[in-house]
Parts: sequence; structure tokens; C-alpha cells
Amino acid sequence: MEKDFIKIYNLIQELSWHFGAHGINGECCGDLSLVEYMALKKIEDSENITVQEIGNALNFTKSGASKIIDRLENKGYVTREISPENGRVCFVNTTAKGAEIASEIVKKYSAYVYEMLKEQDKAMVGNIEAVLKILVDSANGLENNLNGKFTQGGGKMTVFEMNS
Amino acid sequence: MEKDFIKIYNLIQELSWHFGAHGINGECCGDLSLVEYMALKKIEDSENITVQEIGNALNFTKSGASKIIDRLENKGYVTREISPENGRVCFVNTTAKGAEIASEIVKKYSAYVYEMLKEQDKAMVGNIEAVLKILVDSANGLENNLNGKFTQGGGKMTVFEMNS
DNA sequence: GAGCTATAGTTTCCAGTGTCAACTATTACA
DNA sequence: TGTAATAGTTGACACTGGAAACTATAGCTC
Repeated sequence: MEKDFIKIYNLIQELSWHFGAHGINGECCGDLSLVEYMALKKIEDSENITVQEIGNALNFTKSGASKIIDRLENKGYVTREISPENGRVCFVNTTAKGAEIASEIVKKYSAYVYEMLKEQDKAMVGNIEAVLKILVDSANGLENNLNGKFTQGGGKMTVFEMNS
Repeated sequence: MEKDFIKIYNLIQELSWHFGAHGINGECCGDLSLVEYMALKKIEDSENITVQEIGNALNFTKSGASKIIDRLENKGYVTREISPENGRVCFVNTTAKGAEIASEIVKKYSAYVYEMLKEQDKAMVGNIEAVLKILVDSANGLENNLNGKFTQGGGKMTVFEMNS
């Protein structure tokens, strides 16, 4: 049983590398880095998201998030707008150009995924989607742990125990 | 059908972010960055791997690979050794310390994966593993395309076509 | 074997990136 | 009104990986 989880972890890590910043060959798409692209996606998904929230969602400090938004703004993909309710807060939203480039990147990589999986039958495609959903949901469920006792646990190696 | 692949892509991207350099909170484990860890894994998996081969495997230039190995060597996790057959070639191998830290990291994240999936029954765990294997294998199968016509295709957005 | 070319690796210079700490500006509250 | 808290920005800094130049070895041709 334990070995299964090691295998699963190694597979996830390899897949993640493939779709990560270096697996995609350093550049994500056009003039966007992977980090910028992920921020753009996040901004597109949530209306009037704040700088802080983007930082929290992507695991950046607020100053890091601010600079990522700087770059996206300079490229014309997002806008900053001071909240009418609270003058300290800054709403970030995508421009039409930003939404378009994001959708192009999604299209490009979806076509890549199609190429990966085109030999699978319809049932398996559904199964793959279901499995990924389980993985993503459960990873999001542990996010608090990951940022709390897990990663910042003072360098401790093993926090979770497998009692298999 | 097309929508399925978009969903699958988005799920993969989210999972990859979670297990990528920023999802794991900037630090991978102890004194290793994700890049260093992946290189260490690769070195451990293949005896007498060369600097160039590490670079190719992880999508780095040879100068980049050389520096990553520098860091691993300075930390005492790998050794360089000139090939007896060819004085230009440099064999890289893990030290006992390097192998140990790599295995500790694997253990740590496998426990994390266990925590993610502990509510799944045995059949589903097997299914998850099978699905990930399909994804990793098919991604590796397209690797040449990804580095060839796909990513370096001169900025073209869509190279693969979905004819669904 | 001298000389040219190819190959493996290293090093130098450089640009990009994210963090920390200090700062501005606004809000909340006593 | 004054103090603390909050959101965001900025500047200095360290780290990282790439491009190009460089060293050193190997292979090949004459």
C-alpha cells in the first residue's frame, strides 16, 4: 500500500515537471512566464480580485504579487482599479487582450493534451478527468496543511504518517 | 469532446502548480530547490549520467545544468568524476548523503499524497496510478514534439489541431 | 604527428525574478 | 485626534539560468 503512494507521488511529480516552468521549455506562451500566466488565469476566474488575494492563491508575498501584476499591466493584459468601497484595496481585472491571450494558451495546451490522449476511448477520457478532479480537490483540501504545519514545519521531514 | 480536453488540461495545470516550485511554497525540501531535487532524482536514477544528459532530461542548457550540479556538489549530494574512457566527459553520481536526502523527500511527499488520498478505496488508488501512468507516458511520448515543433515553433499558437 | 574540427564542460557577464524591509496611503477604532 | 491595522508599492538584494566565450580532450585528415 505504501509503495502505491510512492509510485503515485513520483508520477505526479514527473507530470508536474512536464507542465511546469522548465518542462514547457522555459517559456510558457508568447511573452508570458508560467507565473504570469497562472496569475492571469486566477485574475480571469475571479472578478475584482485583490493583489493580496492573488498572492495568497499562488503562494507569493504581496510584494511579489504586486510585481507580477506590474508586468501583466505593462503588457496590457490586466488593469488595476482602486476599490470604491476601500481606498486601500486594488481590484485587478483582465483586459480583453488579456482574456484573449489566456484563452489562446489554454487552447494551445488543450490541443497538446488532446494529442497526448487521442488514442484513449471516451470512457477512459472521462475516467482521467475524474481522477484528476479527485487529485486537485484533495490537494486543495490539504492546502492549509501544506502551508501550515507541513511546509513551514521548521524543516521537519515527515509530518504526515502513513499507517498502512 | 473538445471541452473534455480543456477541462483535463486545466486540471493538470492546477495539479502541476500545486506540486511545482511555487505550490510547494518556494522551498522544496531542506536546502534543495525543486530544480535541484529533480536533478538529484535524475542522477540517482541513472548511473554515470553526464552533465549534458542531465541538461537534456530537465530542459536546461549545459551551462545551466553545470551550475545546478555545482550546487548539488557543494552541498555534498553528488560527485563529479571524469570518465576513464573520455576525458571530456564528466560522470555525475549521488553520494550516500544525496541518496538519503532524496529518499527523505520522496517519503515526505508520498505521505502527503497518502493524506490526499486516504479516503479512496484500493481500487481507486490503483485506478489513479494507472491514469497517471497514461498521462506521464503519453507526455513523454510527445516530448520530442514539445521541444521540437511545438514549443519552439516560432511563437505559433496552435500547432496541434483537435478534429473532434 | 601537425593541424583542423567536434565535443563536453566551465566560467563570465547579464537579465529576470521574488523576498525582505521600509515606505505611503487609507481605514478603523479608542 | 491620535494610534494601530491594513493594502499596496518600492528599493536593495540574492539567486537563478541563458548566451557566449573559453578550456580541454578526442577524432580525423593529410
